[in-house]
Amino acid sequence: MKYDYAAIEKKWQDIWEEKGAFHASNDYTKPKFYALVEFPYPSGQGLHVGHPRSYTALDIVARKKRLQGYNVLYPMGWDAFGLPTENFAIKNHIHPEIVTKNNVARFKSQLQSLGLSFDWSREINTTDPNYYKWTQWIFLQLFKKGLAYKKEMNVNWCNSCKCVLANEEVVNGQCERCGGDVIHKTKSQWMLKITEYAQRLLDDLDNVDYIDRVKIQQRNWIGRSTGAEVDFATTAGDILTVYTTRPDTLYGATYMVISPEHNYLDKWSGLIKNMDEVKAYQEMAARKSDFERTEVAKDKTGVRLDGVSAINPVNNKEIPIFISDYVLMSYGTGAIMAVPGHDTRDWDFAKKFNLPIIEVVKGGNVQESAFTDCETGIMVNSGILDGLTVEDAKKKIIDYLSEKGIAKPKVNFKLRDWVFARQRYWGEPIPIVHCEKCGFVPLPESELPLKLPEVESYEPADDGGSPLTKLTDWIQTTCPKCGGKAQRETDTMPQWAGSSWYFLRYCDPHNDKELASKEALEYWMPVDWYNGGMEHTTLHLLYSRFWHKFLYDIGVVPTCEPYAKRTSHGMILGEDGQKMSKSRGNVINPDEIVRDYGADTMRLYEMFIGDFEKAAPWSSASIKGCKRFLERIWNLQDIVVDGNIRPEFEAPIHRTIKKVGEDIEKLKHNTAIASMMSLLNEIEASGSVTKDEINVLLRLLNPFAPHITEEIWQNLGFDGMLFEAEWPSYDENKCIDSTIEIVAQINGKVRAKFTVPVDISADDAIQTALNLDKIKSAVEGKNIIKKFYVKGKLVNIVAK
RNA sequence: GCGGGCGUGGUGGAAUGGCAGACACGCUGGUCUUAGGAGCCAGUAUCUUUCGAUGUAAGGGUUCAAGUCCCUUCGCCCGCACCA
Repeated sequence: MKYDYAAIEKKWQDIWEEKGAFHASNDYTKPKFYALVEFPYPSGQGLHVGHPRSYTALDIVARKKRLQGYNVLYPMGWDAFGLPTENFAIKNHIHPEIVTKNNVARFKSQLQSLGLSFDWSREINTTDPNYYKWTQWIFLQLFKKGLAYKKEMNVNWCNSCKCVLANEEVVNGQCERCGGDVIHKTKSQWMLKITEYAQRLLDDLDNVDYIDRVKIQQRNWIGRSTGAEVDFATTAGDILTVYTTRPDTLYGATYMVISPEHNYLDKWSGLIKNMDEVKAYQEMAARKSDFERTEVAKDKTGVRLDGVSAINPVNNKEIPIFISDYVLMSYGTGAIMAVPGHDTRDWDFAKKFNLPIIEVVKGGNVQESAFTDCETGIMVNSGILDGLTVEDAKKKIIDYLSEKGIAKPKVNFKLRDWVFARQRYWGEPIPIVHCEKCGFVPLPESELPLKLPEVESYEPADDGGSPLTKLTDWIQTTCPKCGGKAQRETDTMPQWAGSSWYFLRYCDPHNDKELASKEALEYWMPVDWYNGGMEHTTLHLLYSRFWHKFLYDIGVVPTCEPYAKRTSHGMILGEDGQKMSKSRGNVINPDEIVRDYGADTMRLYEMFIGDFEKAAPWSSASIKGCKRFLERIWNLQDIVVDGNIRPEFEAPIHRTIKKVGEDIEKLKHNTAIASMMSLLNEIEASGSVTKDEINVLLRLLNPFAPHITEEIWQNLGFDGMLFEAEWPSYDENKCIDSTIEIVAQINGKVRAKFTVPVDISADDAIQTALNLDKIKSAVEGKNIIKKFYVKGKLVNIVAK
C-alpha cells in the first residue's frame, strides 16, 4: 500500500469540515482553552512559508488540548484593511473590496490545505462592516472618555505613501512599510491617548506570562524614567522649566538648551538680538527628515541666544541658553539644563562651543570625557550637596528646591500618543463629524457602521488629504447634535485599529447587539496562549493591550489583560540564510511543498526545522527526512500484530508520552518529533509493532501529522475518529527501565560503564564501581578522597 | 551609545551543573535492483595503528564534575537610539 498523501489529506480535510470537527462549543461548563495566532494580512502574494510556522505550532497545542478534553477555541480571520490592497486597486482599477475577497479566498484555501484546525465558523474580516461597526464603536467610546482627540501637530509623513505614520511605524527615519523617507509635517490629526495608560501597560507586564524579550522590549518602548522638573528664571522674566533625571548635578549645569521648536523663541523674538540666525537654524531643523536628524547625531549644532540667558537656581549664576536640535520638543519640556561634566551629549556640545565643564561627581576626568558612569559617586563642587552620595543628593536637592517652589519630582515616558488617522481610502471611516457650531460630534451609535462610500478613484488627494476629501456629497452632512451644517471626517483609521480587539470578536463573532456577549467574554477571555511575530511587540501587541485596558475600564471586558501568555516564533529564511524576498529569488512557495511532499510532511518539517524562537534557513534536502519518517510510520501497517505493549517497549513508550506532552507545552516541537523518531527506530528494529503500541504512537503524532495518523487509525480499525480520541497518559514509574547504565568516573573522567538495578543504593553503586577492573587499576596507589553517586547517572571517584 | 540574545561536527540542531554532538540532513561503503537522485544495512568530531588524548569562539575562575555558573576579550544577530 502506497502512502498517497494527496488523497488522504483531501479526504480528511473534507471529513473534518463536514463534521465541524474543530468548532469550539458554546458549552461554557467545559474547561476552555483559547489559542490564538496573529491573523494575516491577505496580501496578493499568497501565503508565505513563515505563516504556517506559527499556525502549525499552535495547531499542535490546540489539537493536543482537544484530545485532553478541553473546549478549544482556535480561530482565524483576516486583517484586511491596508495599503498594499489599496495600491493594487489603484493600479489595476479594481475595487479594494474585490481585491480583498480574492486574496482571502486564496489564503483560506492555502490554510485549509495544511490541515490547520481552525474554527472556520468564527472567521472574521476587519473590512466587513459588521465587524468594523464595532471598531468604530470602540473609537466612539474612546472619544467620549476624552482619549481620542484631534490636534494640530508635527507628524511623521511618508512622501511615497502620502500618509502620516505612527512613531512605531518609523524605522531609522524611514517608513516601516515602503522604506521611503519620513519627513515632518504639521497636520491636524486624530490621536489616541495611549500615554494615559503608560504606567499600567508597564506595571501589568508583571502579571502576564510573556517571553522575556517581549516584556523587555515593551518596557524599553514605554521608557519610564524618574527625575524632576526644575524651574530656571531667565533674564526675559519667563520661567524656563526643564526635565532632568539628574537633579543632583544641578551645580554642574553651565548652560541650557531648548528645542528649535520651543514656543519661547517667538515670545522672546524682541529680546533676541541674533533672531535671524535663530530663524535660519529653526528652518534648517524643520527641513531635516528624521533620517538626517539622527544621521548627524555625532556632530552637535546650535545657536546661542544673544540677549536672553538663564539663572542657575542653586548658585544664581547667569548661564547662556542655546537652541539645538539635539533637544526634542516632544520629550520632557523641550528644554534641558546641560551638565557637560556628566552627560556625553552635553559634553560634546560644550567642547564645540567652548563652554565650561564642571565636575560635580568625583571619579572621572571631566575635561577628557563626560563621566557618566557615576550613579555611585560622591558629590563635589556642589555647595549643599558636597560629600553626599548621588542617591542622597537627588533626594536632598529635590526637597530643597521643592520647598522654594521651583522643583517637583516628575516621571516621564518615552511612549507618545498614537497617531490614529491615515489619509487613505481602505480603512475604517472615523465616525465623527465636524460641526461649525458644536465642534467635533460623534455619530450616534445607531448610525454605525459608517460605511466606506463608493469612490471613483482611490488616489490620495494631492494636498495630502484622503481620497474621501473628493466626495463632497458624502462629506456634507448634518450635525447630529444641532442639525446644522457639518462635515464628515475624511481620514480613516490606521491598519492597527481592527487588530486591536479582534480576539474579542472570535468569542462571539455573529453578535449584532454587542461586540461580544458578556457570557462569551467571561468564558473565553483571556486568550490562554498567543503566538506572533516579534515585529508586533511595540505595535499591535502594545496597542491591543491599551484598547483592552480601556474596554476593561468601561466594563466591556472581564479581564484587564487580553493575553495570558505570549510567545514568538523566529523567521523562516531562504536556503541562502537571507530573508526570503522576491528580489533575492529565494522564496519557497508553500503550495509547491504541499503538492510535492504533502501537508503532514510540511507541518512536520516546519516544526522540526529548529528552535522555534530562532530564525531558521529553509532546507529542501532536510524536508526529505520528515517525509521518510512519515513513510516509515505508514509502513508500520505492514508489520502490525495484535497485542499489548511489549514489556521491553513499556519504558520507552511511557518516556515518549511524557516527553512529547511536555515538549508541546514548551513549544519544543523539534525535540518532541525527535523523540518520536527515536521510538520509531527502536520499534522498527524489533521487526513488528503491536496494535497497542501503534495506537499510542498515532495519538502522539496526531497533532503534528493529523491526516496520515487519522488514515492509519481508520485502516487499523481503531474506535471512532482519531480527532475525538484521548491523549495518551503515562505512568511516571513506568518511564524508568528496571536496570540502568551507570558511568564510572575518576576525577570527572569517564573510565568505565556498568549496568545495575535502578534502585541500587549509593553505597552499592560506588562499591560496584570500585570493583571494576578499570577503576581498580586507575586508583591503584592513590588516595581516594571523595566518592559521589548521582542517582541513575554516574559514580565519580576523586583520587590523588 | 543603551538594552537583549547568540557563538556546539560538513549542515539544521540536542543536552534539569553529571557519558557533548540526541534526532535529522549530507557524505562514505555495502546490499537489493534492468536502473537509482527509491528502499534497506553499516560507518561518519579531531588526533592516534592501538592504548588513549583532545574537543562546545578565545583566555581565566568556581566545582568532585562546566557547552551550561562567574569574570575578561573577540565575533555575530535583534531591538531602541541626541528620551535629558
